[in-house]
Amino acid sequence: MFKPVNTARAFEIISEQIRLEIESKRLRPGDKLPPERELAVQFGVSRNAVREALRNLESAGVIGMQKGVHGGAFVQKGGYDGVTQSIRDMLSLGRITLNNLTEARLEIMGVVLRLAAARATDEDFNKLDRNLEDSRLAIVEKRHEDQMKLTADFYYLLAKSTQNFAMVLLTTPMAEVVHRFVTAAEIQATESVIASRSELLGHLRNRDSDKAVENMSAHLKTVHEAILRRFPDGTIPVVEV
Amino acid sequence: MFKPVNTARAFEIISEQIRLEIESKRLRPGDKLPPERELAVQFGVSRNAVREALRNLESAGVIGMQKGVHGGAFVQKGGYDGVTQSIRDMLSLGRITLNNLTEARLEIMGVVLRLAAARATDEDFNKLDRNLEDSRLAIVEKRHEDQMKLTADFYYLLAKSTQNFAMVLLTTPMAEVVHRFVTAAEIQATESVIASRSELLGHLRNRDSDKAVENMSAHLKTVHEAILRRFPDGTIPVVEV
Amino acid sequence: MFKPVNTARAFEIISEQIRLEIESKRLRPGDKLPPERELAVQFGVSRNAVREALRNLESAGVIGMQKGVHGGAFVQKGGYDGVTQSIRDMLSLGRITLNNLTEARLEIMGVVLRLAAARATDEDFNKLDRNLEDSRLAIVEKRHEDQMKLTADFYYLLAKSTQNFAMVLLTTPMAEVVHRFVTAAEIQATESVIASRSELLGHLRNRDSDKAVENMSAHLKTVHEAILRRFPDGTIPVVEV
Amino acid sequence: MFKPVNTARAFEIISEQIRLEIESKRLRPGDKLPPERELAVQFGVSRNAVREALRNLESAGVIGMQKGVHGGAFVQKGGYDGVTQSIRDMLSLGRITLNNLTEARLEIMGVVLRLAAARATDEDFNKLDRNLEDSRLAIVEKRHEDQMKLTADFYYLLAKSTQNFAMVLLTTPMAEVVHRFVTAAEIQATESVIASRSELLGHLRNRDSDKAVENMSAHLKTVHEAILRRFPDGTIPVVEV
DNA sequence: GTGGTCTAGACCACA
DNA sequence: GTGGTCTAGACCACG
Repeated sequence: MFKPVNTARAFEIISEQIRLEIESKRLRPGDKLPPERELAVQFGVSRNAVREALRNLESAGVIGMQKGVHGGAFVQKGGYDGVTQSIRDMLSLGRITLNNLTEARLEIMGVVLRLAAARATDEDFNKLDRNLEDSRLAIVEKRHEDQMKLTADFYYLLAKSTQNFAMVLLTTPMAEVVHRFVTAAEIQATESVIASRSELLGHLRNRDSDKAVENMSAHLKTVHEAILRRFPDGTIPVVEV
Repeated sequence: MFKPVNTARAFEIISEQIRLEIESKRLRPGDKLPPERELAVQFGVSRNAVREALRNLESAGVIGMQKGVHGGAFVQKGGYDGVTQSIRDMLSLGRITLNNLTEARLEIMGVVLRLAAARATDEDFNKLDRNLEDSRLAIVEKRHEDQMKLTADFYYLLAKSTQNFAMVLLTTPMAEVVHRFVTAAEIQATESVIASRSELLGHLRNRDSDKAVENMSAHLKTVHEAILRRFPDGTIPVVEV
Repeated sequence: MFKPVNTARAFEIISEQIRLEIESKRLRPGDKLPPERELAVQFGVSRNAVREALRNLESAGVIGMQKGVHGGAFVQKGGYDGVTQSIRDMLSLGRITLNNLTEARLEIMGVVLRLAAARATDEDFNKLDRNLEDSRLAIVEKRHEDQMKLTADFYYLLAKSTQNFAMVLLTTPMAEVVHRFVTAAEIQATESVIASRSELLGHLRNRDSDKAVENMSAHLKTVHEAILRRFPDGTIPVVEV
Repeated sequence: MFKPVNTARAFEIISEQIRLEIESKRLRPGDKLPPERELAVQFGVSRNAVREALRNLESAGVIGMQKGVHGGAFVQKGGYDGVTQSIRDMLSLGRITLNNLTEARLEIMGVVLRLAAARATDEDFNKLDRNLEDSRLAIVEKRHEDQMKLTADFYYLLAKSTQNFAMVLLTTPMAEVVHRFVTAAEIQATESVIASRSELLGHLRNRDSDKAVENMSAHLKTVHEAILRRFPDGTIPVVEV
């Protein structure tokens, strides 16, 4: 008959209220929240409670903290870091395996490629072309770090060309988590990777999603196997500090 | 020549260290972390810094806090709350729309159903059957809240029958977010919904994924349109408190 | 289980990075660091943080700052000022006494003289001869300040003739600190000092380290006692400004 | 005729004034300096200038900064970190080599052992005994980090038993810098090292400095050669971050 | 609630 | 132009 009393903690009420302000568009991306001290007064709580609430929102990627004179808490435009972190945690906790992740990625990239083949605009293709060119340069100039970033961008641009940011939200985090394995395994892309991607783009331009899916499946499987050769049990050994 | 410096804050280092302990399996789901006060001593920081770190991990669903004598911070087995929260935030921030979400859900449920059709076990089907029966009862007895919970479970069980928890991680949060709209729009399931789901299960049992996808697509579109009739702009008006 | 966290400050990371550049020989003595404003951009921090880092390196003697258009921060070739300052501070803080210092100096000068007796080259002896001659002139012409400088040089040249700069690093600072006492006590060298040093050089030229040590011990003890007559408690009274 | 104008910078004047306060014993180890904000007012300068001065004193080990309510700048009792840093920098800058350092260390440890043989008290020996025992345990239990710390302590205790802290100031830093090489070369002490040190203590107890020196020379040479086998050019390769 | 840390932008003196 | 100095305001951390 009675519902459980929800002894909400101060920081939960505060972060929920701020989230509501954002949901109601009274706070928009780029807006600055009042200083911590002022929020504490407004909410009638200690600064600590405010800080914990802000920490919560920050770790969710809803706000970002800046130091300095023009600093403060700013509403972000939102990103997929929360999803990435969730997937990492599920791997850590053993709830999913690298095999699970690769399978899911394969399947969902199929969806992405079909949507992209149907909808990608010229601008999307141009951005992807530029990415490939930059990536090729990074490979020949052995700028590994830049190259990694560009590979991540490639999958981001692909997902974005579906014109549905929800697809970005679901696929980019998977790419990023797998990317951590690639980095740890010290797998380095070669120019053949660029050739393969270029071919994939060709299929997309021809609106031939089947061939595109085939191409990507082959690539993702290759990467997966390379990771497993290095980490046979699908986990990155933790380095002691 | 010089790389940008990143002055890590105390709570970031702490939460990262705890995450590493989990990744290395030295901390496993169900384990209890030392009391905050002791953590503060071990890390050589104030209790506040520890609290902010724990807050971070809690909001990510990695740990759960219990009050009381036998309370403390316990490592969770991990869930999809982080993803749900991310999707909600993206909607709030206007980064994705309800249309985006429904489309993504439609497509990815297609993947889920194909995998489920191929792999679902008898146990999976039994659980789904039981869910349908419970749901039917909840409808006739007008226990709306229970019914909502059971609908959520239905999609969870479907995703789980792919035998790949990564699929659960990606689809259940979408179902939950849409579910918030259904609740807000005061859309109530009828027995016809049960009939439709029953039909879907039949297709799955026959390993006929195409018909299953067709069935689900029709249902999800119906729900989507019902929501839009109530909230034409695809957002839930915020109620002032 | 958990290690203490050490939240590095921005300037610490920056000065460490610059030190690494030097250690790796990518920055060499004489090289000019980028302007403060540019460093701030490269490191992604404020100019203040950069300045605190440069201050750190400057007080360690690793870099030197020049004002003006062609100014900037230049990598130094390194010196023993840091050691001198340390010894001064230890005296100020009462961690060591003048007696401690004199004893250590006596003992270690023994080591220096033995090494010098074995290894000093003709060039070393020539420089020492010239130093003595200059010193003698400064005494008769009552150029006290020059004379002080030349005395410091004498000990520097002695240490250097061991062909081991580490010996310079350890002994010259002690000489300089004692020298401060000599100056404060207004003890002025006489020509007899020159005679004694000349004798010492003779012993070294004969590779007779025992006699050289004996000679120096006698001299250092004399100086020590002269200082104690003036400052019986072994400290220089601080003059109010 | 005219001396160069000394355009003293604000922070130099400030740090010099604070050093004078310490030299005059008006500020003693453990005392707390006024808050930065107040110092800025007292000196009539900006907080920036004060911070640069404090940074200077901090890097010299004269003061230490504490965070928090009861935090601030505290006068330290003084240490040898400044000397250690100087020696490291001289190595980085190529002014001295590992060979130089080892030779100097060999010679000066000879002085230390002679003084220690003459003056070490029972308490000194007891501490050294305890150190050996702890060290032995750390070796068998493979607590490498603790073992390193204990080795550093061993040399510190030896130098301290000369009853002359100036000897500590000169020798411990050399031991610490060499220790960095030992760590980098991953040289791990064995129980035979403990046996050798035990023997050395025996000689000291018998006041037989010659045998003690012989023992230590052999050990230091062994370590030196082990380092050179790993780093033939006497430098630790810098790891890219 | 105190105190350290960091920031952005400004003006000055110098070479 | 480059270092030297200054200001005001915000976060970070402590007890």
